[in-house]
Amino acid sequence: MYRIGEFSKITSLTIKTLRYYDDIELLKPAAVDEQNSYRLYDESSYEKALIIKTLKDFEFTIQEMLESVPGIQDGTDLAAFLMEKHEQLALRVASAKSLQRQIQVKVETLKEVHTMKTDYRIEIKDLPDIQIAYLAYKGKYQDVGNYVGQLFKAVGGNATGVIGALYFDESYMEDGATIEVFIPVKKVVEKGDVHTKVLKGQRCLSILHMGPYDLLSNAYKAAMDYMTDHDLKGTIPNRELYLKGPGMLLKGNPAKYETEIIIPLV
Amino acid sequence: MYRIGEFSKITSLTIKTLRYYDDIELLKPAAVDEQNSYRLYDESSYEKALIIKTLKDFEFTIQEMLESVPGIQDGTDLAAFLMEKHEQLALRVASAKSLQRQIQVKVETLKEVHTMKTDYRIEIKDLPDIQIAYLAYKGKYQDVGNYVGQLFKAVGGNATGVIGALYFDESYMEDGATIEVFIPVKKVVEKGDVHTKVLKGQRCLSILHMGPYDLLSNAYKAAMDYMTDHDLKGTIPNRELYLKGPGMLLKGNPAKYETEIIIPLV
DNA sequence: TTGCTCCTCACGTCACGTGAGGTGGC
DNA sequence: TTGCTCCTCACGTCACGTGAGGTGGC
Repeated sequence: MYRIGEFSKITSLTIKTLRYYDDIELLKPAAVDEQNSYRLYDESSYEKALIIKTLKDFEFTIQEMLESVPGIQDGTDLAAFLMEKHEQLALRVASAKSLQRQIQVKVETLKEVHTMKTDYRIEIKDLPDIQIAYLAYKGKYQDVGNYVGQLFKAVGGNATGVIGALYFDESYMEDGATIEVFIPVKKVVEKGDVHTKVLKGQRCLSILHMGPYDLLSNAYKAAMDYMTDHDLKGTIPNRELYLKGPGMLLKGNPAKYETEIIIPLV
Repeated sequence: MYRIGEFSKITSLTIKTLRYYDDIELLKPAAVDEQNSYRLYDESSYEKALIIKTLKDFEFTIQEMLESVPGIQDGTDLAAFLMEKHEQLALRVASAKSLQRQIQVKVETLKEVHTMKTDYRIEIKDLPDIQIAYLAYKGKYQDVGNYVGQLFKAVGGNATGVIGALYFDESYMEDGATIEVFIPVKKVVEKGDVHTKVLKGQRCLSILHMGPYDLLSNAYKAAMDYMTDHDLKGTIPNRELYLKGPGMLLKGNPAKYETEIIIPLV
């Protein structure tokens, strides 16, 4: 039997870490001295600790270890979990590279930003009822693109306008926003998560944004300033219509994107 | 002036985030209503918030923002900080890929593990005094390799043995361990952080480990078991001698590495 | 007895999110 | 007045590290 200090040295896990793993029941000592509460570890603790140390070195989270460790009986089990982490790491690589690419794009647009007009055309329109096929989800604003393909597939040749999205939240949310991606259709479409309904016509404020999506907030600000100046009050859900946007395969030039924002007025 | 809810919408920062940024003085509102303590933001808050939102999207930490935001006056300033993050992301990519490679190596050795003997030769030796050139650092055990080149350069042709390391901590530490990388020398070397001293001879336990470094803990366990069985007590600093290890350019086959662990006895 | 090794709290970290409970102005 | 928008605590998160204060056995 090893006391915690000895066990720490042979497993390369700190004493604090071992006590923590005891707490969360990831690695219990084989016994606890009744006199002085010393933790006592044995050979089987050692085998388990080596596995845990390996997983920890490869940045498994505690939750992942709690889930995987009990199922690891031999080297092939361990290897299987390691290969899963290997795949996760591929995602990590991809997302870091994606951020790098976005930075490059942003840096390019920063160079051109002097030529960018933040001059918006704002109109008040009475919109008619329109029939739309829509797909609801909860998530991030930027995820709209992920649902577009699904929606297109469901409506087939029935589309009569461009893709848009409805935003239902009173306030801005990082995540978990309630969103419906939609497209106007000439007849009812019901397929999987895609349903059809009528968007009621209403008096609305409309503003046209030309340029990349990360500058959309400028348009929202212009709309809000306009409403304050003209004593108007907006409500939800507001719409975005993607008049010109990225294609299915290629992104094109974000500087040429056109987006119409429509805010219903009370 | 915008109230926090409006400002949240036009900046795409949640209300909670804005309150937090106020707290930590990253983004103070332009004014606070004396009656009801409402935060009020203005145009200049908006400019600053857009910058902060951009940095946040690219995963700048709060500390990085606190440091960079006050210095960002125009697009070129922002672009410069973004390019710095771009480089950081390259490191992130590299470290994820490195982990992937290590996993592959580990999975390979797991396949061969059945043929691996954990049969150790243990000896008690009376070691003589030796003169060593050494380089002290505080950090991780695995960082030894980073200092080897520096040490080699300093000693030139005066080396009379293999590289080793001295470990001074009573207990295992993840980080901040006190370590000296050393090599025996025939004459005094004093160059930069490299100094010379005499390692006092002493009665020691010696154990030879053959195989990759991540299995070294097996050897430590064998040593500790042996000491327990023979009523011996080890002390610090213990030594590792890298009899056969990776080269400067290529790692070679870790299965063939040979490491001697030397633990002084009290 | 002193020193050693261990013990159990309690708090801090990072960047907010999630409530709870409450207040001013239309 | 009710509902709206805002306010300030206080707690939780992740995986431990950093003390503080204290105990049994050589």
